[in-house]
Amino acid sequence: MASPKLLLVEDDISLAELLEYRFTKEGYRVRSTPDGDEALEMAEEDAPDLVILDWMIEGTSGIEVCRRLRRAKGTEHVPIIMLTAREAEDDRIRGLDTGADDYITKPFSPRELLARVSAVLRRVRPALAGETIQVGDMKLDPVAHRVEREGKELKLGPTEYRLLAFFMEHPRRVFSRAQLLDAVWGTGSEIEERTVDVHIRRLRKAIEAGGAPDPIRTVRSAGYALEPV
Amino acid sequence: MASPKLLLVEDDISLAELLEYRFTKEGYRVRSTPDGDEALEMAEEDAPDLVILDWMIEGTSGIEVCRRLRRAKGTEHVPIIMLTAREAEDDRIRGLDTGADDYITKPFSPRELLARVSAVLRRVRPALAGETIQVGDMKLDPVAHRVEREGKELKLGPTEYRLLAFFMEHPRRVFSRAQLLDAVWGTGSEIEERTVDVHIRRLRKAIEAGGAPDPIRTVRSAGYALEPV
DNA sequence: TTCGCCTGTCACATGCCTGTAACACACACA
DNA sequence: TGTGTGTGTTACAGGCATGTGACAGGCGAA
Repeated sequence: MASPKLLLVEDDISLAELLEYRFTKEGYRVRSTPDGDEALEMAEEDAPDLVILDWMIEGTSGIEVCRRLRRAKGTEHVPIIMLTAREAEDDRIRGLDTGADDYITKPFSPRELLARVSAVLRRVRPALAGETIQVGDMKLDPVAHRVEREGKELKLGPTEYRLLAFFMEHPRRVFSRAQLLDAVWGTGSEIEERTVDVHIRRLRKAIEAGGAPDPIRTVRSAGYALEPV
Repeated sequence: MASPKLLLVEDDISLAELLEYRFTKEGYRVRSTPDGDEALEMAEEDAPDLVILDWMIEGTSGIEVCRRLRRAKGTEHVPIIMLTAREAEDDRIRGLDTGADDYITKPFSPRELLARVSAVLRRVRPALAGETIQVGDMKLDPVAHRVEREGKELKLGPTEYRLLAFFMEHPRRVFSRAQLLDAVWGTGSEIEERTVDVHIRRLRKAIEAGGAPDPIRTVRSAGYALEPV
């Protein structure tokens, strides 16, 4: 979790290799392909946390890949950063319209792109960017994969951790069971909604272990929310 | 509640797809059809929060669809945004005359349309746009699913919440029991109108809990309205 | 392999919410 | 003041949403 999965779509091989090396060194897991269709397949089989997409690639164009990612189940909300060849204003606007979250015009330095990636991830998935999140008396360290409450580490199972991390990324906000299934179990999972209740129950039990109050609010006929305590 | 339901009526398939994923990405729930009659059916079975309607579609024309939506029960007040092909002044005027809330002339960028949709929704259904609503001394936060009065949280049941949210979206306006049933219970619900009275009573009780005055006005033989206090 | 942890589902308990009916009360009109 | 219509209020039975404990299967570690 603490090493975001990137998908790099770039047909300039030497640039791709450079970026791959650089990002890997920074702790990202990178998968790379020069081909649009292959990128879509890769994204489908294992949804990345962020896509870096060259506007001008052979075969299926960047903008088309962008569109299909947005339409495909499981990748609708994956942030996309576009690489555009020129400063053509058209391209910029069309790129963002198509659903890209940010763009960067060539030539750029790897460091610049690193900054963009980090910025976008921080905005969309703070925990993924390696930032610790604090909500009330709970502190989540995504790098160490730990959650503390009142200085004591919480003992959480994998699902409980993902569920709590998601809540902590969006405190106070009410999520329906369906939304939680999408976010925590992955889009398209065919799990009973009641299962969410059970995991909420387990999460509550784990969080309250030290006798602290229950920060999870049940909103009848709507869902659950995490309240800072 | 925080994801408005759109109905898109557009027979240019590629444009429809573009808009569909763009809006989906922004968190809207989109249903789409190229056919006017089908659009009417879809609107009837599950009333959308906003309709995006192409002026020139095959079969039943856009203007006719617009008229029928306005006449049909359950969709009288659903905002409509018209897509017009040319800048022909005629079209614009007739479109607005017919009951459209806004129009946009092709070609337009998805971003432009997004802005219009967001603007219209904010005007007509603020809570759906995720905005907190303030009416008098009451504040409603649709994301957190909470209502405060004088800083204290109100304890509301699900129906009371929906009822109050609806009132707060249209302060001062008088609604008949039938209108409230449509808006809060959903189109086609077969509930006794007197039931509304009971829920009004419950809502009043919950709102007045702190001893504050009753903001709900009874309009004899007409309905109820929420007055800012 | 065995063991232990994690997971998804079920069944049951519980408490809240809901729609309706019935009665009391207020208002308009004669 | 009487009458009828419309609204306020209460009580209640049933339904529905959620809480909770148990269980069997899966999976990985040892």
